[in-house]
Amino acid sequence: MELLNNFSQIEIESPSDKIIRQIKGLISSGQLNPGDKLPSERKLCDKLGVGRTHLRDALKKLEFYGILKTLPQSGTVVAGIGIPALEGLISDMLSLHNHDFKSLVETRIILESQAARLAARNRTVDDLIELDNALLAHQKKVEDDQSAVEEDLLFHVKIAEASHNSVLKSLMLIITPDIMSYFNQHNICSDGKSAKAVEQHQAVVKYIEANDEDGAVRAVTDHLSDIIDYVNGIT
Amino acid sequence: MELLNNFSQIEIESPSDKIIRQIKGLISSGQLNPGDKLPSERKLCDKLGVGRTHLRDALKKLEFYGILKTLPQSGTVVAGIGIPALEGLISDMLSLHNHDFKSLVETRIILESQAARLAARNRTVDDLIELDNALLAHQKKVEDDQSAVEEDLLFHVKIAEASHNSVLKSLMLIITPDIMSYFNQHNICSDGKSAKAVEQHQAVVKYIEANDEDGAVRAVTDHLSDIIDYVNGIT
DNA sequence: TACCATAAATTGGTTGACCAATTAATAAGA
DNA sequence: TCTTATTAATTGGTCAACCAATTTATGGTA
Repeated sequence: MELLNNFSQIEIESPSDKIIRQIKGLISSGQLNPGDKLPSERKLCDKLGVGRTHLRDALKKLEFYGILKTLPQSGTVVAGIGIPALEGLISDMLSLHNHDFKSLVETRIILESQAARLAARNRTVDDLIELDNALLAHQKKVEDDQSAVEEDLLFHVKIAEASHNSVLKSLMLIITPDIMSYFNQHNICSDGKSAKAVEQHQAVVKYIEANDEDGAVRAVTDHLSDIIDYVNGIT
Repeated sequence: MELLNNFSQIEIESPSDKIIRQIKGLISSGQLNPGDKLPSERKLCDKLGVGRTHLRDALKKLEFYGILKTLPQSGTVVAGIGIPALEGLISDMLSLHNHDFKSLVETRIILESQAARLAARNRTVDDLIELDNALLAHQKKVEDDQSAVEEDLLFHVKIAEASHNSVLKSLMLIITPDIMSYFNQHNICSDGKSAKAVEQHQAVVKYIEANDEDGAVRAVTDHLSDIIDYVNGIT
């Protein structure tokens, strides 16, 4: 079955991504500048040789990333962030969700440990109750020998909520699916570690409750050290 | 002109966001479960009482966030991340790009300081050259008394690149437009600080060059301390 | 000439019909 | 009865026409 490893994921570039790449070209060649109003959608389709639906998809993506701003019944303008940064942002958004696992885990640890720090600083009594509930739910599943990845994940989300930093929570949620899909693809289920995980979770909560910022960071780092080791192993 | 301050931004929920909210309702009420195949797009539009275009927009967004997976000519399935996490993710993605400024800045500092740490650890000689170039470009603009926000930003991007962590760079780029739009809206241009900024940038590069991780973190934190103070002031 | 009301053209937004691929159902053959 | 072609229905993907709001052009009036 080792033959399967000789095949790699086929790169399929969606039509809208192709268009984004072309628009990037228009910017590089100076035909499009920050602050400019784009040509009308119809003229652009014509010029790029694609359907309006696809062009619209591309524009929507670019707007989501803050690169464009669409004014209803009026036109679409390029945000004033300057060409070099603009190009960087575009090439970057094309490769989002296609990150290497090491970067993903490294970043996850950064986000989670700092979330724990903020949680230790800002947590309310309500947050502690929520954390305890998540902890108990996780513990119960583990004791019943059921799959607890869901409850595990939810505990980490609760920490992010206790940090009272909405951006940090959002970013964590953004990278979570990527990490999980990698886990599923490579069957890194980390069985048998569940009981240990529960203990480590308890430690994290303890430090957050005591407002011990450095302790919380340390506890989270310890908890995730297994994954760190794994990542460093594959490099 | 103070009258203007009595008006707040009108909340406009896009059609696709409304649909996402409805789909969230379907999940909450148990009509949709992880692993399920969704009803066909046509039946869904009919049930939700919306056009297919809007429904498709919503599905595309949900797919971007890893909540759904669309199989061409076959169907759309709900990712197996479990209902509670799913709900959290959905409500969170609806409020993306609508974050409070304090969380944004707090997170930016976390990302940039840790990026600097990794840069100090992983930087190559090429990275140092790139950093120097960005530094000189910034310096030149400042000496000519021209607007240098673009070059300033670009310098920070170069640090992210020197960290050799693609995820960290992506996340930084994601929140950057939000921060900049807030800066523009509230006219926080921080004039006159440019010369100081150049010096601080030089310090950061020095620590990165010397592989001094803690020093790099400290230098970045110092550099951004002005914004920290501002944020703590408005709380 | 300057101004304003009106009409034509252009804009992004939306809709419904159409396409090819897939799946399910059906009918023919062993 | 089971297997296998063949057909019909359903799927997501795509396209072209249409809509209302906006902008621009036009022509008439002071």
